[in-house]
Amino acid sequence: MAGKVTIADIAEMAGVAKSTVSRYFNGGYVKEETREKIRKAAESQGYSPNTFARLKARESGMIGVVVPSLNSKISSRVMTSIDRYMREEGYETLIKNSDHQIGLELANIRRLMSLNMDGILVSSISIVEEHRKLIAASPVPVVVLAQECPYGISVVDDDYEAGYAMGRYVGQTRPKHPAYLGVTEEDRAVGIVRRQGVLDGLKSCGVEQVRILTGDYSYESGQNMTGQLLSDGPADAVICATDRLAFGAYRVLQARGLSIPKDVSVAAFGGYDESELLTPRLTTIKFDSYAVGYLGAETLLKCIRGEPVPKKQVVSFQLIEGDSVRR
Amino acid sequence: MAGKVTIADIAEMAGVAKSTVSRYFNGGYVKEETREKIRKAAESQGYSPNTFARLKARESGMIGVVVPSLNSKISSRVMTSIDRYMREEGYETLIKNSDHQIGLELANIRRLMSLNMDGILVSSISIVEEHRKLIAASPVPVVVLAQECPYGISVVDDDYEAGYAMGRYVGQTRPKHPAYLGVTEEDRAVGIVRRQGVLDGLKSCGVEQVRILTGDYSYESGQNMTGQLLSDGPADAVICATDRLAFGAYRVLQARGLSIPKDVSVAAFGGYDESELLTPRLTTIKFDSYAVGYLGAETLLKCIRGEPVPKKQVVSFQLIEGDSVRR
DNA sequence: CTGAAAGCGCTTACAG
DNA sequence: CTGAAAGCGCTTACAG
Repeated sequence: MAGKVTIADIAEMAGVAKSTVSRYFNGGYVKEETREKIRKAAESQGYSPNTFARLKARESGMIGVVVPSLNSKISSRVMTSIDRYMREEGYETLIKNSDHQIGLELANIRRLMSLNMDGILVSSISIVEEHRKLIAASPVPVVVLAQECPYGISVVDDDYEAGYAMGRYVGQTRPKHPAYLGVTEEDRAVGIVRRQGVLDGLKSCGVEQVRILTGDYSYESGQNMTGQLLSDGPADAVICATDRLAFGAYRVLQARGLSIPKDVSVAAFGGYDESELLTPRLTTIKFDSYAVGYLGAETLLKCIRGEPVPKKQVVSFQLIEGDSVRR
Repeated sequence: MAGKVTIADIAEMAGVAKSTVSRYFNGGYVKEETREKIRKAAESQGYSPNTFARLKARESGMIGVVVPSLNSKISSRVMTSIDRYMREEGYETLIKNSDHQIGLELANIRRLMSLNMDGILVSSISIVEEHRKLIAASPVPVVVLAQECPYGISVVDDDYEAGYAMGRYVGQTRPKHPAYLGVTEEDRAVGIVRRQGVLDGLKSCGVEQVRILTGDYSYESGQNMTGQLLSDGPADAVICATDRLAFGAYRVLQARGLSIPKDVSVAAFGGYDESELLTPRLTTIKFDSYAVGYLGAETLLKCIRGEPVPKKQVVSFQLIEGDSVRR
């Protein structure tokens, strides 16, 4: 820890004007000699310009990213992909976590705006009216990920079709006692759209009676819902809204001596690497989260440059066939 | 997107002075009536103060966090734990990723300093001379996580003892052809200290000939090293520097029809939730990464408040016995 | 309880 | 190639 050093201190030490020091740090014309004096002064003081004071600076070169969680596989992929893309394009990325709380998501967007980002990417928990105000009032472009946003630009997974595909896949095995382990409707994409896809897919195979449980996104929640399910009655097929929930289901089913898939089929959504290591390998829908991040980043940069972009982009998915669904 | 609205605009709209608006946003005295006028004006413009311009503001209420990766289990845990702790204490958290590049780590620290954070937490890839300069020149406290830092305050895992414990555990099974799948020495904690613990632990059981391979932290790297290992000669025990590497090893061993642990024992470090779902369950050291984050956060806050803190704190670990090591 | 004024650390035309 | 001066959007004593 050291006291704050300002541009004035460096200018004085180097015997030049503040404006010259400013130019030095911003790539303006400075004679080699002068440049060297400034470099020395700055180095000796460990000086680096206070970004906060660059009020007039046109662009910060920084992009803000808001994510719903710091420890989900999907968020990890989205963040990583955005971060890399931005770095290649010469932008820095700053991340803020909403911890699955819509209030924090909104606060994070506001904060990032006030931090003078050049653009903001929001992997959203749930789109609410307040988003419209924020986006409308934003001095910089905002691109929404994961949830459809009627007020703005969004990049989303194809939750309905993915759900439908999985619904059909499992439906074709004619389960007698199918169940769906889902999440709250607040998350429209997963809680409503994906679930509806699954139900419609099952229905298309004549499977209409489906028990539906709801929890959060955790491993524990997967275990709890599965325990609940089994104590409520028989089950021979469990479709989980995410792989993590399926991990919890595996744990409980296997602990009870039930065989997957002989006694109970299990399927999920996520396509985590770990899923293929399970025994039996998990049948899962792999969303292309890297593409979501990549496309979101690319789209945001286009907005910043004033280029035209689509209002909504839908990213595809892939059904990965494991051995966890009875055939 | 909208044009930038400033405090002057709001002041004019509300018919008050800028200073009054400033007070409104900073919890100073403002009459209820005036307060209401300002609220309306601000709301109608979607105004929020530009944090960047608060040059004099004593504290930003923000903590910067630098992590080596956005998609490792350990980083996820550390970030989550810091983020939650800070929120409870009334601080916001801003995250930057170094993507395993030491140059980026340093740049991130600098950036966070220039962004006027109240303190910085660095989960470090590798401590270099440049860190000393940065920490010495920093106007705010810096706490280092994951790597020991001779120049500053750090919170670390007990890599040596954990390595030793695992070395002994595997050593007691008297492997004939043990191997260690590790990472580069640049990462001192994992690449050197942990490995040395393992080797010493094995040695204490009389196991001295150990093949050592080195790669990066990815699943693919785990697969590659295992492939390499098998083509170089026989192996009957593989200790992996991380669980993810072990996942790669599982994949290759099982694909070749080798039985774990009958043909080859596998052990690792990480204690990921998924590890207990593998067949056989992975024997692994669980580091308390949540504690690392928590303690780091607590320590940083103490530094900010000027309270005394230990120079170095070591967090404990736990050996989780699975079924992947031959007994 | 509120306003006028100076100041925060930096940037940006504008001269020279 | 460099300096003096005004200005960025906000905060902070200081009056009143």
